[in-house]
Amino acid sequence: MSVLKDFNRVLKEKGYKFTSQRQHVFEVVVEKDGEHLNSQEIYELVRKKFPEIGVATVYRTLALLEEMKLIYGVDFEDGFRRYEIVKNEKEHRHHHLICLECGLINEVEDDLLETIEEDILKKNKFKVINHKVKFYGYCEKCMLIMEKNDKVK
Amino acid sequence: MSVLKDFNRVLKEKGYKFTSQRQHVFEVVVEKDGEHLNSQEIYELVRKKFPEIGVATVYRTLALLEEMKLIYGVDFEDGFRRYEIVKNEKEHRHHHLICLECGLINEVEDDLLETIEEDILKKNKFKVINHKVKFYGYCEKCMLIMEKNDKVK
DNA sequence: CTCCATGCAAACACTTTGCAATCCG
DNA sequence: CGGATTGCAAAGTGTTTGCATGGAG
Repeated sequence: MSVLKDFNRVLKEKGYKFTSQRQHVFEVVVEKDGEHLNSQEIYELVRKKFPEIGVATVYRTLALLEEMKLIYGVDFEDGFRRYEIVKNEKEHRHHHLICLECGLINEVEDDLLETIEEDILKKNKFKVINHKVKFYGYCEKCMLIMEKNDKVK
Repeated sequence: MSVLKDFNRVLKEKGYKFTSQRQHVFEVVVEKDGEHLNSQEIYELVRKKFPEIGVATVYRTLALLEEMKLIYGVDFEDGFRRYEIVKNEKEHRHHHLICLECGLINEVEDDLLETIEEDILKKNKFKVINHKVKFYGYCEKCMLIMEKNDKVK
């Protein structure tokens, strides 16, 4: 698994130590990629494999991984910090679709924003480095349910 | 001030009572629009005019105002919930430019996202109702400072 | 053997809640 | 008057920190 090698390499590069705790935390985030786990969920999952681990270590490790640019945090305004793996610069910049009905979070490819970013540079003199885009609305399933309910009424 | 009348009207419509506390909280948010105040900052400002107010009331009022769609919350991932007034559907949907260097937050008009939202409906069968877009980068001032520093080095 | 990393519990910061007193309508 | 609203303090929540112990290099 090349991701794990990367992890080990970056760890050494930065002079950090390799520990089972760090490995387990990282592995859980890798395994559950796309599920947008929050710190508590990650803690619970790691605990299954490594029961001695403490919450503090999980928080510290997640901060470390984020600093190492191996993962990054997303905020869906539900009170939790959630994490995703950084795969590459292109993948990093995807959008999130958040269903207002069931809370489902999906990802979509990022595109078409380049023109907007060029406009911003020209009009606002602001150099965009990254962006976070969230679309709120209704997923297919919930839309169908809502249509059905409308008919009944 | 028509905004305040609106406030009073919506309050009555929903069967809520008019109180000085609510008025003061609302006034502060209106007066400081564009400053993206968080709950604590709002609490401090209201306290200057109305020292007896409690934190709980401020939180409860902000939640009420949000429910009444007079204000809405934004999250800049700094650990605080921040508030803006809702002026109208169009103004509501603006983007935020967040400077990675100095933390300055600016607003830009929202445009060009319609096409992306249409694409999302077609490709992902997801009906977009609202969106939140944040651009991270460098503001003019910080860009200039950074350029200068580069030259010195 | 030397620090860095960990586990634990206590501390934090922001927010919510329970409840008696208060005040709008 | 009666129920909604408030202030206060206590309780919650997610996260961070201090410190002695433990383990990687």
